[in-house]
Amino acid sequence: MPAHLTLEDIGRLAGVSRSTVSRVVNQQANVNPAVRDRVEEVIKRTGYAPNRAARSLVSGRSGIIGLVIPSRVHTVFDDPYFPRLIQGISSAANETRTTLSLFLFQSEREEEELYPRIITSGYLDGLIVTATRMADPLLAQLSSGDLPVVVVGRPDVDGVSYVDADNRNGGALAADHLCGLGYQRIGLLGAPTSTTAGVDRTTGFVEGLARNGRALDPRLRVDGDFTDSGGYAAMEQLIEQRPDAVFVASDTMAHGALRALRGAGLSVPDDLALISFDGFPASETSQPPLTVIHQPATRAGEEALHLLNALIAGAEPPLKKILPVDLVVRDSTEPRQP
Amino acid sequence: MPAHLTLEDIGRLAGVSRSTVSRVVNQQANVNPAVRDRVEEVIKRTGYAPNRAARSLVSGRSGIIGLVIPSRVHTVFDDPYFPRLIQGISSAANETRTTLSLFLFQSEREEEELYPRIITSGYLDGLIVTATRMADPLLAQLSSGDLPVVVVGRPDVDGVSYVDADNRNGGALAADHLCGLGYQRIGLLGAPTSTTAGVDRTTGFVEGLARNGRALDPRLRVDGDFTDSGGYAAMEQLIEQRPDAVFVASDTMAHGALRALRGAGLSVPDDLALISFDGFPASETSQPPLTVIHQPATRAGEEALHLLNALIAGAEPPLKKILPVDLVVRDSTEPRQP
DNA sequence: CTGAAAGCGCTAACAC
DNA sequence: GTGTTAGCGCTTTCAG
Repeated sequence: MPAHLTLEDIGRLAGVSRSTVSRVVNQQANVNPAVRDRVEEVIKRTGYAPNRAARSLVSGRSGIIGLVIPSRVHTVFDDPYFPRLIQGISSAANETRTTLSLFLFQSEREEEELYPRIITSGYLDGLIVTATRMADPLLAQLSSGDLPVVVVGRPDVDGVSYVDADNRNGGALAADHLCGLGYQRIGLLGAPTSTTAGVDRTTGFVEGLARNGRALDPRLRVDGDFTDSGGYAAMEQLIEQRPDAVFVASDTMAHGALRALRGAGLSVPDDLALISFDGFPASETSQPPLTVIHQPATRAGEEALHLLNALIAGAEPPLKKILPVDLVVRDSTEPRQP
Repeated sequence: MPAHLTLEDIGRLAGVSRSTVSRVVNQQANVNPAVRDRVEEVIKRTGYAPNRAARSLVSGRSGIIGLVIPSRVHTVFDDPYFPRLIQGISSAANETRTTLSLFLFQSEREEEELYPRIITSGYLDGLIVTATRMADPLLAQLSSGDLPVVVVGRPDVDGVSYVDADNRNGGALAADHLCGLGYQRIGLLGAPTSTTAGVDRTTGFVEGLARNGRALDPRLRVDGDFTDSGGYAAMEQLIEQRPDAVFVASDTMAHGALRALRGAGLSVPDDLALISFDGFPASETSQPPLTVIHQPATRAGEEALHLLNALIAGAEPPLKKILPVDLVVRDSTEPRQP
């Protein structure tokens, strides 16, 4: 058995030319059924598979898309968000026979060195970029090229395609929930305002308070950095101000916050109510189970790939998709005794 | 600016032939320094990057390796192990200018359909396969081909290259620790024996008990399935037998076990001591912080890529690497009062 | 319906 | 040192 069968080989074995074999491999119409069967038999028997490099050279398409996760999300995998996102992208990729390449940058240096070659080497049909920050330099580099791109999370510039959860509405829903339950000293453990997600969740939360006739007391707001320990530290600060309810802008920070509360001997929701954002499985088994604004991270991944495929097929950017979030009430909030 | 610059274009711009350009791009020696400079200037100015498909067609190498995570680890990302492994592989790949493609199978169907084309389509230089089970059919399919492969975790067949943590020694260390502290009714919340990791950790643990003059009481052993809820369920069973210390074969299961203990009103380590396997960050912030056998998951990923690169470069399989584990004592175990 | 032929961008002899 | 040439395996006109 040769290292690599070619169209020519199959053709010889089936007594036809390479063109005909190519036609049956690519499921084209104009082939005599009898010939087709014969060729297919040979293909099956020999286990022939077309050489992707050759195909890609002539077609200009690789069937590969890239997923870029920048260095600043180094702790990337300590937040369940990214794994879920990847799972969504991967699942949609499998369905559309697309191969997913992962570019996980672990430092600024890697990012600066690798990113340019990724976008120019021309073996990617498109790119999904996550976790862009405000004024992201990566995005800037991209816009100059002609590589189809979709960003996960709202970018702060126009003209680029993206999919995002409805962070703003999520923040508002959290405010509604807390206000509706009768909490009075409502605080915010925010996500970093260097991210659009952070900005949007906070904006929505403030708007939600406003439509309930409330305002956010600046002393009751501390921002975290999306990490568990950041949530811990922020909550330690917050409790000095004695809030009776807090909206924590991510599950991971909420788990840190919970530890801080436990450490301070405060009980949830009796001493302090908590509502979180994300709603990943761990929020259900925490102590107590958390009331959350749930966002569909896996679905965001799927949608991102679908948008990208559309772009690759020729759709005009920007394509946009905002995914709904919803309130899931569990034990960390409860009607406030008057 | 054309969609895609070619060697020919650069040659024309620099007043040389495409071969010369190729030589400077590939850093070959026989080029007049002056010419080299001129060509390099043009390349920089135009932002030329070689077409990978063309390169790969002629060289037979793609510079892409695949990482396969089978369907049965569907919950893959609820265990911090895989993210860390991926991070290690990715980091080593970035260093060696290798591109990492991710194949996350979410169902048996996807696996059966995609796997054959992955290994035959010839656009991968090599493959890293994780989480193989006993008698893994994926492995069987692989051994027939000539694609370099390294498995993460000890496979149950000979002749295949792999990297693994020293699970057996880890189990033994756990036993030593518990025995040394004076615990009497020592139990095991094991990993599934359908995995070599499960088998090895259990074997090592039993051997460790033996060298301390102990045996594992079968009633004090319940196996979990590597999940949080599995750990919860298994611990619920175990506590009926009143062990005074338990070796839990993974962090994730340990967290489930901890919830079960809390639910039963038992305190750790007073009522029951716990030692876990993995030692990921969450084991440090749990209540109480867990004594663990730590395994270097990120490093396993790096080593896997290095072995694979060696194989691709022509090394003779099987290549093997066993990574050391070590005991980290925290609060979930303590000297037993006699 | 099928074959012959050209060419995708690159590398690697082989000449000069 | 540098240019010319012949493919790598495939798709795609273009004839027949």
